[in-house]
Amino acid sequence: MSLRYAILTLLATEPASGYDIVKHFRETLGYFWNAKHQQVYQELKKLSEDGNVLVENQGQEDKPDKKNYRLSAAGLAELQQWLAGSVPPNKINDALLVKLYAGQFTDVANLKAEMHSHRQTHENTLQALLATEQRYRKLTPAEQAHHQLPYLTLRRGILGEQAWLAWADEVMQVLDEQDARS
Amino acid sequence: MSLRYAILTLLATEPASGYDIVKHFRETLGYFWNAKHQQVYQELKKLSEDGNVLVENQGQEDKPDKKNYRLSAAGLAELQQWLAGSVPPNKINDALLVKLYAGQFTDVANLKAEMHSHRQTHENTLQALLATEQRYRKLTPAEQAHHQLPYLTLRRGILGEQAWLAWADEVMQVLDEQDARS
DNA sequence: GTCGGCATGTAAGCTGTTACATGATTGA
DNA sequence: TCAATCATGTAACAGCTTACATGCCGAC
Repeated sequence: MSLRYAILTLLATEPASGYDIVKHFRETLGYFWNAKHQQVYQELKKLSEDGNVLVENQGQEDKPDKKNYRLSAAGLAELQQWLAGSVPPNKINDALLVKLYAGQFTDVANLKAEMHSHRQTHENTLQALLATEQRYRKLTPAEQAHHQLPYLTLRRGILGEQAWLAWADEVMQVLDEQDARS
Repeated sequence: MSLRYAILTLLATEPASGYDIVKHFRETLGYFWNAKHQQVYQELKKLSEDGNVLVENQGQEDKPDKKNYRLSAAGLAELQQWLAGSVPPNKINDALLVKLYAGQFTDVANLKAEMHSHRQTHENTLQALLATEQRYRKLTPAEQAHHQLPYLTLRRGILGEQAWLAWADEVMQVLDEQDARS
């Protein structure tokens, strides 16, 4: 149900098309929100029907037409109402941990390969987040102050990825030992 | 789709009822897997129809009857096949971060209260995980070796919660400053 | 006498994924 | 020529949540 509010939040900052929103999720906010385009388009349709966003068709040269969505007063009100309430703690379902937990029923080489591949992904994510942090640090104090809350969410991404990688080190060490023993 | 394999994994260690499995998720594995009883009962029904688990009705004195499920050979084979493949990296959708990101549209007191409440939850989780870790450390080396992989998943929970709390400290500091300025 | 634990389920609805569908432009 | 980017959508299905339903036992 929060996809709705994630979209309203983005539109509160600036108008955007469904495509833009998906891109945002994929490229810059992926460390805390993800959604496929099909879901975003559906949600925008609903938001539009409910009067929370306003649409404007934009013809473009050399590119497909796009629909530009922006927040309505009602939309901002709904966002603020959601913000006033509390959100439940996140539900965690981590298939990789299920796999490790069941590790005795497969071979160590398989677990190592899987950890290696996941580590690569997390390493890439961390590097991207650190690069974003560097760009933030080069802003003027006034600009930094303006983006302070989004920056805090970025910090969550960074600390989270670093913790993941530190854990992966522990795991790889244990798996290497198990490998050596056999 | 991994709920199926989370259940098979639990049943690979020892037979259990749907109720037992839900309890496991709630009490000991909640830091990496969660499911409601309705979902677990449905999945057990499917697993049973597919021949991956075997059921035995157990009448009990002073307690409701229970169905005892255990893994079949086919069930173990399916689990092992799943383990042989790779699992996709986790999708993250964190409503709390959406809220922080949109923090400029609400007041700081609200954000502080929300952070405080979430911190409490994470603090409790961490304490429970650390207690479990202490119990693990008191086992004999042989016992420790036997539970080494599940222990690694526990470490993930601990490192993850510690990172969350360290992040919360950063956030609270910023929010306090913002509060003082206003 | 009311609440929590034990123990199982059905049904409706919402959320999210996968598959299918179209079509132009640009770069390797 | 093949893939990627831009840009939007429908339809079917799988996964998960919420509501409803039952009933006994023990503790406070």
